[in-house]
Amino acid sequence: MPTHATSPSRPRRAPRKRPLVTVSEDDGNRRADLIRVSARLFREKGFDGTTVRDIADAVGMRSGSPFYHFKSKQDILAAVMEEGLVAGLQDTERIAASDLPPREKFRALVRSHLETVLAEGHDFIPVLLHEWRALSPEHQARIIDLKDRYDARWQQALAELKKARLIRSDSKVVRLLMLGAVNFTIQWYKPGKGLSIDQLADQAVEFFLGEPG
Amino acid sequence: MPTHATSPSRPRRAPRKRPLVTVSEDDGNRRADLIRVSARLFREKGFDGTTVRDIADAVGMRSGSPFYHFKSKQDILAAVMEEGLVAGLQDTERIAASDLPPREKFRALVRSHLETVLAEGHDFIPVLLHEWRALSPEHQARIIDLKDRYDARWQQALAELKKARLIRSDSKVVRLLMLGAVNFTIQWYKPGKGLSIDQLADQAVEFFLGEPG
DNA sequence: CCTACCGATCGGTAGG
DNA sequence: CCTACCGATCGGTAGG
Repeated sequence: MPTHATSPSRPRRAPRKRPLVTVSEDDGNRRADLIRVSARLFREKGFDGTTVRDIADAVGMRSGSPFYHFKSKQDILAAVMEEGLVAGLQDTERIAASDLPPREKFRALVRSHLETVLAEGHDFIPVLLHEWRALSPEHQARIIDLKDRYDARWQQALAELKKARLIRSDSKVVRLLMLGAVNFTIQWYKPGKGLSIDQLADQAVEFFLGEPG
Repeated sequence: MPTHATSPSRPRRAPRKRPLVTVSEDDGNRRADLIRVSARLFREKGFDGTTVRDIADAVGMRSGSPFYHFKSKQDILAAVMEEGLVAGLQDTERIAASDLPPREKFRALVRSHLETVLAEGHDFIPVLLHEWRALSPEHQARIIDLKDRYDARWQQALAELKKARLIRSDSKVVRLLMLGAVNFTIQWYKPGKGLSIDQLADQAVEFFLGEPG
């Protein structure tokens, strides 16, 4: 049963959709808009499962227009990942530079990373984790630099924990297991159900380091 | 500069490729072959990044023929995931039923799960972890049953560890963090480089439970 | 940034 | 399981 009466006229264009994002008319933030909505779509449907038309629709452009801002779909993916890493690295370095005691500093790191990965609208790093494989090798190289700096900060934090005798080993494997446990939360954590992000951070730290004192 | 001289004849078919898998001529294992090579391809290129033609090529069929064995690409994905879960569940239940002491039983569980996820040719569970999102809701429901039984076994193992005072808490969050750390190894573990799977299992158990004794 | 379009490719099918 | 094919869709582009 057709929902609309169809007339035999020539193919009619679908009515122009209203943009789903509100932006001041004449600013240059269209690129940032594209990155943000692409992150959300890539996270929800995957890189290959998202079409350039999906992205264009979501920001209220025509299907060819994203290519005015990016020269390929791959470039959008790289921009999404870079955005997430730059922001995450900034947070991480701020915490690393603070003078919190070791356990508190570590807790702050875990909480910050959990927020980077779980908070509403924070789709950049989840896309990095999920769609790394879809990124071309040339783009990967650029992103790996940033990832290495991120990892180095964590390794540094573990060294401080070891010095304070809060962990037995600051081996690379321990770091990978910890970050794995934290990163994998994106597979099961449901915002607003059960633990808050803060509570989850506390439980994770307790699991990693044992009870305080 | 063209590599081949092109003649103005009608489009010529590419020479028939030799199958990449060897199977006895007339057995009914074509379905199993499809599942195995699909698992590998889905893992390498993702579900959306793998075409039915990729799959057909890899088993030496024509592009339409996989649909003689499966009614859709989605059905192949579901079969891959189910295969992995059934095998993993079998291993897990065998270990759970053994009379190993708690710490040894847990170590066996971790090692078994790491092998399920890291060993050569074990692509089924990695596909489950990576492509869950790509599976249709109807298929998901069937797979969730198996997943729940898997999780229940782990929760049971944690309860035994708690009873033996080897962990402080057998909360659901602890299970999720542990399994997350183990599952995330598929993102960084390189077979033949660094630790063996057995060594990794030992290190993980030591990290989760602390030093023995 | 839109219009109009293209070549390539995709999942799937009918008929044998 | 192959042959032959289809309608739909995709990333991307030329020209404005």
